[in-house]
Amino acid sequence: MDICSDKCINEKKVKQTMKTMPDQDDTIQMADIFKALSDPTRLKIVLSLLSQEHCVCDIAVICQQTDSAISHQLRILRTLKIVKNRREGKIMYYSIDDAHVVSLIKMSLDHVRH
Amino acid sequence: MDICSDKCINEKKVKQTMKTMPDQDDTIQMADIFKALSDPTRLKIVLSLLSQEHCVCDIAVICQQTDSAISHQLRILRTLKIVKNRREGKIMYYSIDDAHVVSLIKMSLDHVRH
DNA sequence: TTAACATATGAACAATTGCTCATATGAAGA
DNA sequence: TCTTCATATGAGCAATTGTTCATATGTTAA
Repeated sequence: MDICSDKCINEKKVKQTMKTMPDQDDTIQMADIFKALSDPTRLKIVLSLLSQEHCVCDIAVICQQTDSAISHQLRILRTLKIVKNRREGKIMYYSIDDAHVVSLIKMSLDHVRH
Repeated sequence: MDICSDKCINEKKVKQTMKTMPDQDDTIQMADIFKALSDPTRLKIVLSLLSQEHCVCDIAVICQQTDSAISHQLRILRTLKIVKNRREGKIMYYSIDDAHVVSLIKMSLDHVRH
C-alpha cells in the first residue's frame, strides 16, 4: 500500500474535490446501473423493451441468444428493478420498470450516433 | 442452441422491434461506455475529475487506491477517450475529455439521489 | 552522472462473469 | 392424469477483470 495520506501533491485541491464526491453508497449504486447496461446481451434486452413489452422467447430471437441465457440476464435486470414482468398463461411478458435507465440509454445512443 | 428462428411467439412484434434496434457497432460502443463507468474505482476517478484536473497521486488519495491501480484504470479511460492527460514536469495531470460521459454521470447521480 | 520522484507497465493471481447444459417449475390442453 | 410448452434455475466452465507486486520509464535536481 503506497497511499500517500500525508505526502500528496496538492492537498488543497484534493480536499476541495473530496467534498464534492458522492458517498460510497451512491457511488456503488451508480456503478451498479452502469454495470447492468455494460453487457451487450443485457443492453440489447433493455433496447428491445424500449418500444414495447416482449416475452422471453421473442427477446431471445431479437438478441440472438438462447432462451436460457436471456432468462438468466432478465433475472439480473429484474433484481435491479430495471425490468418487470407479468404472466399471461405460460408466457411471461417483460417490460421496462425504470424511466431513468431509458434516459441513460437514449443519451448514450445519441452519443455514439453523433 | 435453442434459438427459435421460425417458431417464435409473435413474429410481428419481433420484426417491429428489430427495426428499431441499433446496429451491432453502436450497441457495442454503448456497452463500452457503460462498462467504463461500471467499475467503482473508474467511476470514482471520473467523478473526481468532474470539477477540476488532478495528478495520478491525488486521484489515488481521493479514490483510496494505490497509484499503480489508478494508473492502470486511467490507461483504460484514456484508451476510451474519456480522459486526457497533460504533463507538467514529473507530474501528469488528468482531466475529462468527453462531455457526454459527464452528462451520463450527472443523470445517474440524479437517479440515485431521488 | 546519480538519486529521487511520479507515473507506467507486465506478470500473476483471485474473483467475477456470462454462457451452456441439464433439470425443475408452472400453466394449458388432451 | 400425462404431455407439451414457456420459462427458471443450479452447476460447471472458460473467459475476463481488477488488484498487487516488481520493475521500467521519464523528468528534475544535486
